[in-house]
Amino acid sequence: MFQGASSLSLDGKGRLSVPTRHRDVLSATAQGQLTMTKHPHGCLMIFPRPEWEKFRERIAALPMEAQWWKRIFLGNAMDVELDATGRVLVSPELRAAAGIARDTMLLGMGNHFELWDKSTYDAKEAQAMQGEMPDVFKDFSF
Amino acid sequence: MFQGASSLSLDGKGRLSVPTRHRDVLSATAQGQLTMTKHPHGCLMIFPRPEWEKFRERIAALPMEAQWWKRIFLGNAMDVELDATGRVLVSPELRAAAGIARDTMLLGMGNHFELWDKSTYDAKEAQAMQGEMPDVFKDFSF
DNA sequence: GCAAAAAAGTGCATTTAAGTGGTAAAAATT
DNA sequence: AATTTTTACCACTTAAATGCACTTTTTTGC
Repeated sequence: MFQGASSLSLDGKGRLSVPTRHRDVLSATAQGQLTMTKHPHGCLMIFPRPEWEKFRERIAALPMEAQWWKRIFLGNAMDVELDATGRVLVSPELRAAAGIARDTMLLGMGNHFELWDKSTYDAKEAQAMQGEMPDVFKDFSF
Repeated sequence: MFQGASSLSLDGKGRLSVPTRHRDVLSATAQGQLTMTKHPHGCLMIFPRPEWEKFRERIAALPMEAQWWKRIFLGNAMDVELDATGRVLVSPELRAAAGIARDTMLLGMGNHFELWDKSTYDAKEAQAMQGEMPDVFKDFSF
């Protein structure tokens, strides 16, 4: 179960150093093998390989009218592997897609991660916070 | 049941020393394990682990259109543990999110805490006091 | 189609920043 | 005044960012 935000910066070659607190579980469950792809909200999704496989199955099973979603998710997926020092390369295409230059935010989202350009994330989050909270939170005593 | 405000200051490395009156109940109910996350109002929420689990369940169950709330609450959640002297590290990301530098206000809010940057809290509280009381209070007699 | 050049990718070493544990001083409480 | 609690500080460890050298792949021009 991944959770938590990490402010990380890519190196000159576009590599992301995965936070150590996530490395153990990634090597245990996926032998350090990940798959990254594009997310329509403007970020990248990063899966441990087994989780990606499950996700891919579901996407592949979608009907014809979801063809564009298949292109987005499957057509942009890249397999990557943690190197000896725990880094993964984010391809130029994916970096461009998410507007990532150097400063990023990595969010643990349960069974996968989201990788955001830092300023993009801040802007979109601020915007989202303006909106109404879903009812489920209303009856949770804050 | 947590209540009461504590004016606390983080140390140079961003650690919060939890007031002793809360430590007993935290070690009893959560073995000193806490989870902190972002709150849209501009503070941090701090849960004893079991309370966080309950909260997380509800968030995880939300539909696709609440994705941003998952990002805010889940994507920013950090597990922490009281150290031998009752301190917890507040991650740089969360400190930045709540504008916390050194002086903070910790509020007991029943089943969780809120951690505020002191000046932010003072400002927002003052502002709230200026405004009208919410309708729910109108037929409330002290 | 081949060679040269450029770009992208990889691995390693170094520097810098962050996290951890402990202790001493200061403040508040009893 | 003694004790407890909080804050500040220091030494040490670990993690992340940076820089550099080298390899591989892709692109380009001839």
